[in-house]
Amino acid sequence: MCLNTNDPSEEASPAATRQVLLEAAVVVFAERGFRAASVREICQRAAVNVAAVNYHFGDKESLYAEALTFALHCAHAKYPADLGLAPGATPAERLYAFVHSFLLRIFDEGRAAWHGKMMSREMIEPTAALDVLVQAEIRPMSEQLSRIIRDLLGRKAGEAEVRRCGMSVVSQCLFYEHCRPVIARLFPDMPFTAEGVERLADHITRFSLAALEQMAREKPSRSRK
Amino acid sequence: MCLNTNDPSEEASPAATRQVLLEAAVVVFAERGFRAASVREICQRAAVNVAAVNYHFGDKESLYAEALTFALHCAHAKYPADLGLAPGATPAERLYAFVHSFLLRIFDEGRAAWHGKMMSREMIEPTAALDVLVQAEIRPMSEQLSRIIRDLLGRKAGEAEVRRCGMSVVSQCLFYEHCRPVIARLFPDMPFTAEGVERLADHITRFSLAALEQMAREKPSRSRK
DNA sequence: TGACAGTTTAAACAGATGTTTTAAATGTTT
DNA sequence: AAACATTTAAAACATCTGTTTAAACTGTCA
Repeated sequence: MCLNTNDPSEEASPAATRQVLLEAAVVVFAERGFRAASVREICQRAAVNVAAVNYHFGDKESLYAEALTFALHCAHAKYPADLGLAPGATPAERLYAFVHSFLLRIFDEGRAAWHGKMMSREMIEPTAALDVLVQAEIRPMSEQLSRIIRDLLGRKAGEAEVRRCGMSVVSQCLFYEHCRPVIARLFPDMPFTAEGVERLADHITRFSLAALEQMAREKPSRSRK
Repeated sequence: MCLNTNDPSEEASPAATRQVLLEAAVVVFAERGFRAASVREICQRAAVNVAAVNYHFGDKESLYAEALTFALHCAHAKYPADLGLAPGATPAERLYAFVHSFLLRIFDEGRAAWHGKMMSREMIEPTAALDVLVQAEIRPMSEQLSRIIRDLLGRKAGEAEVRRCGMSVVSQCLFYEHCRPVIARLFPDMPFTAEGVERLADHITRFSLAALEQMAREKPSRSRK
C-alpha cells in the first residue's frame, strides 16, 4: 500500500534483522519445541530470508541457545525473583512470594511466558542448553527455595528432607505448566486466567505451609498409619 | 551363525510381525515422542521392512494410538490401580496406595514405564490420542483420587478445593516423571532407583496428609498471615 | 502341481528439513 | 564517484520424512 514510510518498525534499522529473528525464534520455539520448530517458519514470521538464521547465528542450535537466554531475561524483567519483598519478611511470606512469582511467570500471556514454555520442553527433550540453564538459573532458584524451607522446618531438618519438601512445592507450581492440556480437558471450566493465579498461589502456599509446619513438629520421619 | 534353529522367537510365527512392530513402536515412541520418532527407526528395531507399518497399521498415527493403549495395559497389568488394598482401608492408606502405585509406574525400568513416558510427551505436545486417553484413563484416576481426598477433607469441602488438593497430590508424583533430566543434573547423587521410591511415596503421603488434615480443621480459605 | 490370498521386499515417491552457494543489493569509507 | 565490506536474495544442496508401488516370496487349499 504505502511506499517507503518512515516507520522505524518497518525493515529500516541496519542490524535489526538479528533482533526480529530472535523474537520470532522465541515464539516459534516456545510453541513448537526445538526439533519441531522449523527455520523456515521462524524466518517467515520474522519476514526475512531463510539464510538469515545461518548468517546471523551460525546454525539453528545457536539461535535456540540465544533465544533461551533472551526469553529468560524477558521473564525476570517482568517478574523478579523476590517480587518486591520487604527485607524482614517472614519465611511464610517469602514462600508465598516464591510461589506467586513462579505462577505469574507460567500464566503470563506474553513474552514472560515464553521462557516457561521453552523450559518445560527442555525437561522432556533436553538439548545441550539445559546444562547451562541448570547452573545459571535453576540451581540458584533451588537454593533460594531451600533457604526458605530450612527456615520453616527448623534446624533439625536433614538435607534430603529439605530437598524433598522443595520439590513438593515447585512441583505444585510446575504442574500447571506441564499438564495444561490435560487440565483443560479434565476441567474445562477451570479459570486459567490471571485472577485465578492469586487463588492458586494461595492454595499452594497454604497446602505447603500446613505440611511443613506439621513436619517441623514431629521428629521421626517414619509414621503413616 | 546357526542356521534355521527352531527358536520360536526368531521370525517364525505368521502374524507376529504386528506384535514385534508394536513393541518396538512403544519403545521408540516413549523415548523420542510421536513426531521425532521415525518409522524407519521403529522398523529397524523390529527388524522388519519399512512398509510393514503402513501394511499392518495403515499409518504412523494409528500405530501410535495402538502403542499407547498397549503400553497402558502393560503398566496396569504390573501395577493395578488399588495395588492390593484391603476393602476396609482407611483414607490415609488409600492415599498412600495411590501415590505408591503412581510412583512405581514412573520409576519402573521396563515395559511398565513406557506408558508414563508416552503420557508425559502427550501433555507437552498433545496428539489426537490425548482426548480418548483423558476419558478412558485420566478421568477415572482423577475421580478415584477425589473420593480419597473428599474423605480426608470432610463434608464441608467444596468441589474446587477438592480439585486443587488432588492436583497438589498428583503433581508431586508427576514431578519426578517430568523433571527427571533437571533433577539428575541438580542432585546427581539422588537415588532414582527402586528403593528410593518407598521413601518418596512416604514423603509425598506424609506431606499431603499433613496439609489435608490441617485444611480439614480450618474452615475459612483465606488466611496466610 | 497349480492357483490364490497373505505377506514381505526393494525401490521410488513427493514433501520438508537445515544448510550452503552464488549473485545481487546495500551501506560506508576513501 | 570508486572501492570496499556488510547484508540480503533466490536457488540449489544433501538428507530425512511418511507413504506408495510393483514385484517377489510365503504358505494353504484344490
